[in-house]
Amino acid sequence: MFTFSEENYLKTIYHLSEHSEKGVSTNAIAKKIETKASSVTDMIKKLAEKEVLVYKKYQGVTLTKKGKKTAAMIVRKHRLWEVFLVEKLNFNWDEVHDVAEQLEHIKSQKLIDEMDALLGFPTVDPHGDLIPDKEGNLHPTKNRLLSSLEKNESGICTGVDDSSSAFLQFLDKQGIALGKQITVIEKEPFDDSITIKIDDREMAISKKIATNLYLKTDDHL
Amino acid sequence: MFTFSEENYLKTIYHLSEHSEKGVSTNAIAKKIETKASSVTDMIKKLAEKEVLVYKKYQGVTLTKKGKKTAAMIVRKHRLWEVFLVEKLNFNWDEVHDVAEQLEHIKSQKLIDEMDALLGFPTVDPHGDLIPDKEGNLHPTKNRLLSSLEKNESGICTGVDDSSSAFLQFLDKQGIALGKQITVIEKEPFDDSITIKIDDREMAISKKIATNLYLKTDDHL
DNA sequence: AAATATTTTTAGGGTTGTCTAAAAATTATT
DNA sequence: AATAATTTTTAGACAACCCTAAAAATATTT
Ligand SMILES: [Mn+2]
Ligand SMILES: [Mn+2]
Ligand SMILES: [Mn+2]
Ligand SMILES: [Mn+2]
Repeated sequence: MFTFSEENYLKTIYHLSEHSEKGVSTNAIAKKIETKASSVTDMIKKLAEKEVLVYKKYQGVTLTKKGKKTAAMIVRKHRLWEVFLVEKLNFNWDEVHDVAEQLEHIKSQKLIDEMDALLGFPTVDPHGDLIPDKEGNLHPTKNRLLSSLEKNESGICTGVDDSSSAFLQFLDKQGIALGKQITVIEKEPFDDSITIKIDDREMAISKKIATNLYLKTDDHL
Repeated sequence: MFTFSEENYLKTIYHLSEHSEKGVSTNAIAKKIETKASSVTDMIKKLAEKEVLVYKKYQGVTLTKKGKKTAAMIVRKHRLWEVFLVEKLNFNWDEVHDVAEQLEHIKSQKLIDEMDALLGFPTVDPHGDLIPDKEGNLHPTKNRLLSSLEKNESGICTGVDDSSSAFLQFLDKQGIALGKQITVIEKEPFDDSITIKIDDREMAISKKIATNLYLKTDDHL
């Protein structure tokens, strides 16, 4: 079990590790956490003791596997709470962060699992940041046109290019909505039409539609 | 702003004050909070300093108006979170307390207001305890049979006496469900039937139904 | 009213997490 | 390579909150 302060350090180091390969410097941590370098040194010694990071004097720190997972779970909680606040409690995306900073420290596995389910297992938060899965892994997604998917690939409908109401109404009539899973069953080179499966129904989609519909796909890196 | 620890002391003293008129003793607080009497003395000195309670050496403590309201808001949050966990996240009523102990310390007025609205402004928690209102006041309610209400009184449907599935199905068909507000429009002495308003519809209710349906009413003591 | 038992406070100390100031190590500049 | 600048660590201290042991006040018995 970690204290709020320990969790904040872990999360910060996790974020700082994302965009650089080397160890994270004491000063970088101090800046992000708005504390003094000497306080950081104290804390990273304690965290090294707890084996969530590796620390060599003057060389910065690197998270261990355990540390990475612990940090990812805090980020997961933070982002799930942000989704909750926006989706269920009418918060704007720009007013959720401070509350999520508090909520991310609540300890209850059931709470976070149920929240995940209530929200429909979201993969991105209101700022577009990826939500780590239960194992702490990120699943990078790209928004791709339906027309760019190969046979047997699938994805979740995320948006449209042409947002004319005629097009949106057409999608609605076909039962194609944001969040629905679509699998490519067949691609027809003759007219570039595509057969898809949605809600266990199969249907043919014209080239025009397929080049206007965005899906997010799990690329698993 | 109060620390978690200060909030826990305030909440404990608030609860201990409910069932006795005199000042709350150091030992009583220590017992509830599972700490030592000497620690309690330290803390109540600090809280007296902050003017949330009155402390006279060896005489126990009494909450000030400010202290009472602060404590009531913590209890309000605790109980609203308990309702949320049961109603929205499939918790059982006996597994919500520990998580609520954590969640009650989250600071965000909007969070608690929106939560209140999402839950339909509940007045009791899953254990049947009253939820203080936004001003920190309690509104004692009694469960009363619909047949006992006077003309123009209203209440929220809380349960049934006869729980046979025939009766429940009848209620369902009439659109009478737990949580719905019912107002008595007219009482007919001739056959003891009652005209009620529910969801802006008026309907006649027979004596048999009216003596099997419990409502909770605001008695405002 | 004394003596005894209980409650409460004080005195002194420990841990966590923070700070400032000074020393040590590393990095950049000349 | 020597010097200067920067980063990092150490040393010592402080506030919040908790503890144990002893002293003081209050309550209960005799
Ligand atoms: Mn955020
Ligand atoms: Mn975010
Ligand atoms: Mn509770
Ligand atoms: Mn409760």
